[in-house]
Amino acid sequence: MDRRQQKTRIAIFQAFTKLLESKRYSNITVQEIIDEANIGRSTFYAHFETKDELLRALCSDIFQHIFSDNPANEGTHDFSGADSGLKAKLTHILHHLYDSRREIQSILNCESGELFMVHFKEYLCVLFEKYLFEIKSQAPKEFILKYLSGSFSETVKWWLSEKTKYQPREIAEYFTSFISL
Amino acid sequence: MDRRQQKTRIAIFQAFTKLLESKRYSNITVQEIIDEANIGRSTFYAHFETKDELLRALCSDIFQHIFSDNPANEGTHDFSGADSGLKAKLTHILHHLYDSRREIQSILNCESGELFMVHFKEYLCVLFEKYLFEIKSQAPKEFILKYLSGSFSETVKWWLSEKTKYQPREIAEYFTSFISL
DNA sequence: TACGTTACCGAACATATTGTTTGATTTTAT
DNA sequence: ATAAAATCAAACAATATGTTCGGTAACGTA
Repeated sequence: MDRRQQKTRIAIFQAFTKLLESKRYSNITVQEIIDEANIGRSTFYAHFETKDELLRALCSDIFQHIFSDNPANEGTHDFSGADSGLKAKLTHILHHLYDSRREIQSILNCESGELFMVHFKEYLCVLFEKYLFEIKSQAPKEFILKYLSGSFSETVKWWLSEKTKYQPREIAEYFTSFISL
Repeated sequence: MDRRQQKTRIAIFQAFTKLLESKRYSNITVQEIIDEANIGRSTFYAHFETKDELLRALCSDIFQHIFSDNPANEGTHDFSGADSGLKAKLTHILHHLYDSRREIQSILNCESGELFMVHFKEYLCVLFEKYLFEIKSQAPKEFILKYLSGSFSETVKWWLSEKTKYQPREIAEYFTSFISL
């Protein structure tokens, strides 16, 4: 990838996240992003077709980081100990979320949060499917996945909004205690 | 309330829901709503400041119906039997949702669904708070409320998207079996 | 029925934002 | 050094928004 493209892309992301800290997503115009990023109008549209696509790209970047289970990086936050596979994995993810909380909080603050949540739940469904065997329930598989992704994403959103008064480990504890593993 | 206002308001709602059946929320313009409702431009803005406010009003109408626990109407769908208070209440709500599924499905189909869900979860939090004593958990109250509203709203959304292959009673069963009442 | 009030109409308007195009200019990769 | 490609600035059409206005029709009330 061309250096210029990288620089532009990063400039746009930074401008966008900076604006998100002080304005609602829907009130941010493409023009403002352009001005803040200090790039030409046509350059923006060469990178992203719409503001929505920009948001989607930003979310994707975040999630690829959070859900990446690169074994080399696993050690950083892994306090799995004697926990079940799911519980350890969730703790790991919560730590990643904690690290990116500033950025995520500003996204979650307004309508953009909904798109974030949609993506989040999608990734969670994929994740939970791998650990379905740990779940004891008569309900249809899809029901269980929606149930888990819905409850986890929603509690995480609350957790981050609370200035993270709780530790990642605590949240994982509360969550898994609900589903009798 | 003036008869004309009622008629206009209903006309707008009908036009809006009709449009939602064939178009995404964000692609619907105020002009289209005006044309479909067959009213003047200024009339629309006399009723709603924005398209978003219209959506909010529509959702409010729906929820006031679904969550109304007018004792006189309780009988219609109440198969409570020996169930816990919460389970009976949820079953009741699921029946109401089932009755309005057409309208709700078209709202849930696109971005408008997110606003619907936000409202839905708010109502659910208020509801669950009344039944907290039935929940056994060490987690903070707010955690529990977010957990329950998140999982219930998300499973309901899935349920309605599945052309409601399951009965309200079944969904309530699956849901309450998760939280050991 | 007559009255004053209110809602509606519809057309025009200013405004803002979007997304595209152009051709010149700079930077990059090799 | 050179060809490719990314950026820039400026202008552009197209679209949607929200407001204003005087005139008309419907309403509630006495």
